[in-house]
Amino acid sequence: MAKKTARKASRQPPPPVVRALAEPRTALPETRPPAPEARPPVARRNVDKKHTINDIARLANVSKKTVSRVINESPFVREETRTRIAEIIRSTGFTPDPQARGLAFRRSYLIGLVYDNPNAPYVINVQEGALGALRRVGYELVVHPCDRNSPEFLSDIRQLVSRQKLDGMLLLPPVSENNGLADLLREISCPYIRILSAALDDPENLVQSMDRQSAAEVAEHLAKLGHTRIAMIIGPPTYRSSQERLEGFSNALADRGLTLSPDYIAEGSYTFESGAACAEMLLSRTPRPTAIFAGNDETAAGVYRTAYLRGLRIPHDLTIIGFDDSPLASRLCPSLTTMRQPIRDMGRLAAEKLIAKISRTEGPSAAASTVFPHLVVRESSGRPAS
Amino acid sequence: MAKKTARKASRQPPPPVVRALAEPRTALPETRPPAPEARPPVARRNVDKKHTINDIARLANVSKKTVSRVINESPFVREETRTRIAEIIRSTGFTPDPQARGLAFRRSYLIGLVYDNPNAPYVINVQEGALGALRRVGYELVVHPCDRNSPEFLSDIRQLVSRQKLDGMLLLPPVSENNGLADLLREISCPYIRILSAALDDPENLVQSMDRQSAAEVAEHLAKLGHTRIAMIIGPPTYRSSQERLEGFSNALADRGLTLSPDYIAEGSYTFESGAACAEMLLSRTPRPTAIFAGNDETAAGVYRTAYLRGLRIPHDLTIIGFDDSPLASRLCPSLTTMRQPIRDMGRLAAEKLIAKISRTEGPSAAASTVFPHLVVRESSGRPAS
DNA sequence: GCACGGTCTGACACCGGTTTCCAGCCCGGG
DNA sequence: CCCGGGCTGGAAACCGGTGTCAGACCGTGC
Repeated sequence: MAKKTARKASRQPPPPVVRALAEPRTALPETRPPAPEARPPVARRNVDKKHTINDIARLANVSKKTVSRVINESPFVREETRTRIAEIIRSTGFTPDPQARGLAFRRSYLIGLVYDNPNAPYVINVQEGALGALRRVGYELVVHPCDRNSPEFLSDIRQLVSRQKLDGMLLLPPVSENNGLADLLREISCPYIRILSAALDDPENLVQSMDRQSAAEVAEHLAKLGHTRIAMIIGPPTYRSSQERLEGFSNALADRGLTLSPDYIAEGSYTFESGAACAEMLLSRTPRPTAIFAGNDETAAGVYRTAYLRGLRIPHDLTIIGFDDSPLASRLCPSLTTMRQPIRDMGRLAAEKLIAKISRTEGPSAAASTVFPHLVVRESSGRPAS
Repeated sequence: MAKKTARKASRQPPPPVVRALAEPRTALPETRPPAPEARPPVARRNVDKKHTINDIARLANVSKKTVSRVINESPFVREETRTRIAEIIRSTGFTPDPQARGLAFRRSYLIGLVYDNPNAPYVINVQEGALGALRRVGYELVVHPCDRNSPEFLSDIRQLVSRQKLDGMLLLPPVSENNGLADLLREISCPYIRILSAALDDPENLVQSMDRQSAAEVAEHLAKLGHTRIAMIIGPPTYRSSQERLEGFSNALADRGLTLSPDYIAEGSYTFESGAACAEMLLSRTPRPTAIFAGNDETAAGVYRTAYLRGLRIPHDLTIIGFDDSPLASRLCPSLTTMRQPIRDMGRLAAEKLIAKISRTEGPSAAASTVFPHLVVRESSGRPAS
């Protein structure tokens, strides 16, 4: 009996860890069979009798393969049989086990969402948009915040994909601009969709936001209000969106006979702090700009801060325009005029596109999907005072 | 040959959908074997030869069971064998397939994160905190935004858990207060941890924030500044956190000889709009309060808005205190004094606790874990003017 | 009545791990 | 020297689905 109990020890609840493998097991081999202690019955999880495909097959008096055919909508099942089995499946509430299914299909029904965007509302919205589309077709989303500057970044991703056998990946900006990542995913043939701010050399894997046109819309708004001394704070110059927004803005101003002087361009980093610092610089110029187009809402909030410290009134002394229409925009006082990005839609689009890529192994290389931001005019923009 | 090709059709890429089962297949059975069209080779995914436990076993000249024993740290393997196999595993970079493993163990190595909190930074932070702890032990996080008022809410959750065989669930406030949900999870024996704002009757499944003490800290701060006409905007009265914060605040004021008059208590809903509306009401009282403790930062932003519209200066005319220390707090002008919640830590704690629950099937019913917010003093609080 | 071709169906092996059960080895004791 | 028990390691079955392929079924044409 003692023997029997000892045996049981090898059947302890599955240790979740696999890492520590290499380290040479520090201690005392003599404590090996340590605990013939009567281990509690080791509650098997979910003992509650879920139906399996075998149950269904038995109930329907067919082989499990036929049930499988019905589940997978194979055309080689007689209509009558199909209906009967489908009815049984429905009435028993049977759902095939994704793990077993995945094991056989070499699929996981999991999609990875990779992001390094500090803007929480942005991430959440993409996440929820994507989830809406994914759930509908039986996929789940696993999130993966990352640091694209970490030396283990790429190997982390590689490991995540291969360990979990992810069926696809959604990449959010700014990490979506990383071509090394895209190359890696292509190499391990993991379908992916990048959410990006502009055309790249990878159109079929893209959901893009038309930043150039959006920035032009801002320019038009400012021009109409009568501003002439217009400044802009761009994001990190390596970001595609920064370039696009800058070019679109600058060109659109030029079209209206206005110029965006280099003195009036500041290089931020899409953060609150950088917005404040850049505004500090821009507002020291003489003559002072009467309007600042901030790279995003965070940056705009930084401009608010500097304006506040300097006692400038918005929009009387200074017009400010943001980009994103994050919740922050309406929280600021005065509320912020900003470009609204249909972020949730971008998530949904990206998910749908990814699913399409996964399903038809060979599709007609689709073009990039695009979404168009639009201007939400609030209180922070007005006619220039002087 | 034509026959052969037709057969192939049954081998089309696995249709991800399982829903439409019941609906009686609308159309034309005669189009049944529709496409003997030469389907492209149907690229099997990940053809790139991952190692399996069999490879390892062959390399080590042992049976796969022995490899399995090493992986699962069974004591019944000779030290020398164990080391040798571990070395081979390490050098090949082998990782056991979670799906196969899960299938055998009846586990998924997936944890669900259920939330209905509109506060994006909150969710993201919990998410990342939890993920840090989960990844380390081989779990992944699947996110599940939900609507606790939807009639399908509970059945959705039930289905999610049973379909994906989730190993555990993390519940965020406010949905974490839903006892029906907790009951359901207990019923289907799915381990869960609730992140909540105060003690409930379910201590072993709790990570709680000490809201009562926190609110007291706010009271002390205001008292020290010399405020006497102090108002409070609470959250939805059904939320535990609202009650806790109210009681803690009110009692602490009383301890200092101050009273929280019913006239100075407004019932909000933790939203920006409700904050503005409640402030409107509170600021109409005579005498006007000199300080408002808002239920959270969103609400505080609403108060800012009303103060802005009324031309009140902060903190000269009105002191405002928030709760959460969300990014918003430092973006507002003037910046908001608020209680900082260690949200990321709460996520981490919750995950660790959940893992503990999952691992030792029978643990000593642990007490709730608690975290303590602390006051971050910024610009929005000061001595009363009058 | 029979060969024939196409439509369905089921037996069987497999996906990559795990547990069960058992046999072989080694050792000390009688 | 034989026996028995404790440690190791392997063969086979299993988890819950899938692909493969042979064969049953059925209506035709001769």
